[in-house]
Amino acid sequence: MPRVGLTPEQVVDHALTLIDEQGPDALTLAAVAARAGVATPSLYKHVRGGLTELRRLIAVRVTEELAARLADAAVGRSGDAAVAAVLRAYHAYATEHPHRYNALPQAPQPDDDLNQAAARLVGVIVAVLREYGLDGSEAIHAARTVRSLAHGFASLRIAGAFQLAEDLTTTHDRLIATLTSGLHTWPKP
Amino acid sequence: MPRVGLTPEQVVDHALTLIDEQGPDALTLAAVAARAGVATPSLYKHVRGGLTELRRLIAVRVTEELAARLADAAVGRSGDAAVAAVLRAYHAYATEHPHRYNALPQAPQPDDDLNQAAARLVGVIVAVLREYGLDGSEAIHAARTVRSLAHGFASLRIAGAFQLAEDLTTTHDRLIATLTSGLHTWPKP
DNA sequence: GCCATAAAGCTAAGGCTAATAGCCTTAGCC
DNA sequence: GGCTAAGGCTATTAGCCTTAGCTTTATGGC
Repeated sequence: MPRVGLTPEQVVDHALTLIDEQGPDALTLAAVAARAGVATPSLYKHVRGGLTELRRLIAVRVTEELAARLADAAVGRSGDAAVAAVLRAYHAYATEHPHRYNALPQAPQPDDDLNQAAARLVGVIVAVLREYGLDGSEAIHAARTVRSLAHGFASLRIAGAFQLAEDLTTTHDRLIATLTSGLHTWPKP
Repeated sequence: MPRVGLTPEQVVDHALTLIDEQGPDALTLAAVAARAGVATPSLYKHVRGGLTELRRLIAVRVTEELAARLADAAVGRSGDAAVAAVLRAYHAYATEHPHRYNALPQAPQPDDDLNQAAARLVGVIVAVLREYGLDGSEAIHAARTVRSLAHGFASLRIAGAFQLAEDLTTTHDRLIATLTSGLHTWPKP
């Protein structure tokens, strides 16, 4: 039995390509093991908690990827342009990797790792909101609003919930305009 | 073997209470069958497509329930108050039945039944938007925006994505204000 | 250079699931 | 009274996760 030299990161890599190709429901330890060239139980040597732990690791990885994309999009921009760029980057990621994005809610309850990755993502949004004069608690409320809009649109779009003929790019443009407009008139308490 | 007299609707009923109590992952034909007092394969007599079909029926039912709640909330109100009421009703439903709401994305690709239920839901939103001078394609874009915001917030909240201490009711208030403000300044093309 | 030990692989087995096939009984209609 | 169809059942297959326990490999200390 030649040693494959597997790492948890590589297991997640295999899992992600599997998800990209066949969707989150195709994520089975058997399939991941086959891809890694290893028997199914051997995976437990690297991913102790089995399938649940693997899903957790996937969620962390995807959240990190997404946060990085948002950060890239925000750099060098400000104000409405920055918000627009972040939202477009969010949507671009979800569109490029729909299955991967859909795998996100399959994670177990959030833990420290996931919260940390999510914090990075929120950090990007909060930074962009600073130019609207939003900070402290109000920035958190605003960031939650931004996240809700971004996630909701991506999620519904991937699920095929937008069935009518209207152009989705136009919807996204309007949605961004609505958001920036709302941010400008943010109800300062 | 006394005949139980099961109907597809009753099967969905059992499935929904099961989901409410133990979450969408606990939805197995075995568990539903036990609850219905019947052997697992017997369910196929009522729900031909097995688990996939059952999930489809659940999605339709939940979407119908949600649409009805939104319609109830909208009646007798207009303008910003109507939008606010619809969003609050949406969130209230998701909060009351988090597992049920979470079961929604488990549905297979949308079909006619589900589209029809979704159309009712969208119809309520479009009706409310009419008072903002929005109709035709622009109303569709706006309705998609409203849906994205409502779904995104509910979905992230249920998933436990909002970890910080800030009050979620305040977030929801701000979110609604942002939306109505954005709808007033909707970019007429 | 050798040996002990821990890591990383394996097989086997248990228990769960969906789904299909085929049989039996009941209910209702002609 | 008898036929048909619907609604039950058991048995079976195939696939999955997970644990237990064994074997091999690689590595670090002497």
